[in-house]
Amino acid sequence: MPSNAEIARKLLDIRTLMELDGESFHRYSAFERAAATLENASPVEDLIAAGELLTLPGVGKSIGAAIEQIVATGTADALESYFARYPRTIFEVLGVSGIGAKTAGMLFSTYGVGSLAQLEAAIDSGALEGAPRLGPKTLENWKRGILAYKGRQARTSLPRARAIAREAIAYLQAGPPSHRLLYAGSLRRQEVTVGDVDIVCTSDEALAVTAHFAKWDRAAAVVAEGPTKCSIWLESGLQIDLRVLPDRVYGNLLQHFTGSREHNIKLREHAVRKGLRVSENGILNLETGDVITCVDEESVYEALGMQYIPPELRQGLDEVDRAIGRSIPALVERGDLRGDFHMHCDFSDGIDTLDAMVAASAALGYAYHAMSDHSQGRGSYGMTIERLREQRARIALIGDRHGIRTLRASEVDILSDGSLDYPPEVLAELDIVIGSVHSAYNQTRDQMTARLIRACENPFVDVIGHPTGRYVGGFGGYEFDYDAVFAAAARTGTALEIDGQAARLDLPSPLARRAKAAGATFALDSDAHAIDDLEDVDFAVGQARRAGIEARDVLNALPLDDLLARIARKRKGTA
DNA sequence: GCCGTTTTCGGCCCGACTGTTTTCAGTCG
Repeated sequence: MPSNAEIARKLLDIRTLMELDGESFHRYSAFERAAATLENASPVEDLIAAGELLTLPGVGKSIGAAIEQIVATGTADALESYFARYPRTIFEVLGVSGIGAKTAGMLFSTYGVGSLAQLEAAIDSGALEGAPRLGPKTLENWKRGILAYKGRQARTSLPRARAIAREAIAYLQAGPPSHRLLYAGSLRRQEVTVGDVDIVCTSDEALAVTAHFAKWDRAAAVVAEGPTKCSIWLESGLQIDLRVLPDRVYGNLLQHFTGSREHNIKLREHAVRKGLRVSENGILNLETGDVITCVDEESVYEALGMQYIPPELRQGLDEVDRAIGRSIPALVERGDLRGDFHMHCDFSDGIDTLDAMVAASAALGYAYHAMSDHSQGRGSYGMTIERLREQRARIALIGDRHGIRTLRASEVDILSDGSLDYPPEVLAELDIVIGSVHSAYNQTRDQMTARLIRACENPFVDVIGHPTGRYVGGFGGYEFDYDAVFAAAARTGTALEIDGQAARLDLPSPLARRAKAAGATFALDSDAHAIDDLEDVDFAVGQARRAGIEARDVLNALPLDDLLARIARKRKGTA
């Protein structure tokens, strides 16, 4: 079963080939919009089963049929008919920065260039010299683009992108005077991975700022440099776009460059209906010619007659309509969290000591945290029952020395039949239990569904850890009936974890959104294996916000007494 | 191709930068 991302990829391929083939802008753009929608939507498989596919914005009869074809056969008629006329390697040519559909179409029809190798050969042989609109600078840029394409890396993880953005901002702060500096784009929206880094800046000396940025020694190449913007490539191939405008339009600028593209299109379509034109330069009243400039983002949304939309929700789904109807939820914030349930120390596979993890958790201002090392089935690093009891004694010794309550816990394996890796009498010694799947990923969908439901029904299981098992950019997760398990979690009062490890980010936000609709609750955890990882809970909060989750949906936003009472209720079967 | 609080037809977000041009098409975000 292809994932949403794989289906979206194919829709984008169709879109690209349509443009190459001379289709009209609005026809191929429809595929682009549908692809973007899929990225943040529930799994297509579930949507089809529920008859909800055509409720997705931008998915009508034609694209809906193409999606169903891709799900059933792995491809679509439209795609195959294009591949009969264009080589699949033409996407390599289109991947070169500076070459778009018009140029790639011309290169193929006029020069027979349909692959990266053919493009290189054509440039080197001089075959392209003298072609209309192809000067020496363009060919030089293409050569550079080919090198970049070959060395290009996959999308960048959130923590890495954030670190690079902070580094760039620090460099800019040391340069010509600026007022505001903030990263925007997919990083600010907390997308799971980041394609490029966008930084917005306000300054009265924009030209000096962009020039300063172009001279950064980490810039391997300057892709574009003008009076208000500058784009560079790092050695890794990561692109950083900087935009500089006056302070009075900071709100407009930040809104524009936070995107997403689809969100901005929906926002601007709404504005056009009200006679307004929205851009990074302000909001133009088309009738009077007046321009409204906004010093903050809140004013932008207010000027358009809608509620403020937090960056994480700007996905181009239904958020603009909800903001007009004033039904944007108050999203959970990091400050709402009173504890972290999921962390490891050197009693299992963590790096730091128990004492160090307790102190570091206390330093983050939590009222409580759970020390949840692995259960015995994790082989060499899992805790035997004796070791678990030793840890429990150690926790008692530490006591409340650091001003934080350490809950006795474990991340207990959910075995292949849905039972747990410790017997009930051992589980009863713990304050809180996370049940996680760490084995037998290749069970059938029905087996895995039954396994997870049985775990939810276990009175000792309070949280299902990293519920899908997916790895960002890698393993897609074991297969199970999401809706059935979410319903079981809601019915039994078992929280679903949103794991903040950058490699996991699990539940994925589209699924978390679906789980919330089913009435489930959530645990936002770091899954830290070292002191420094405790801050990864930020990413769990980000994913939760992308799913529209509020503080009242979150187990570790409860005061300690309420939390313990709730755990006790589930154990007594009165949840 | 999609969509609807003027519409089932006729629209569809907005602007910066580049290279090659004598005014703009193509690319990008």
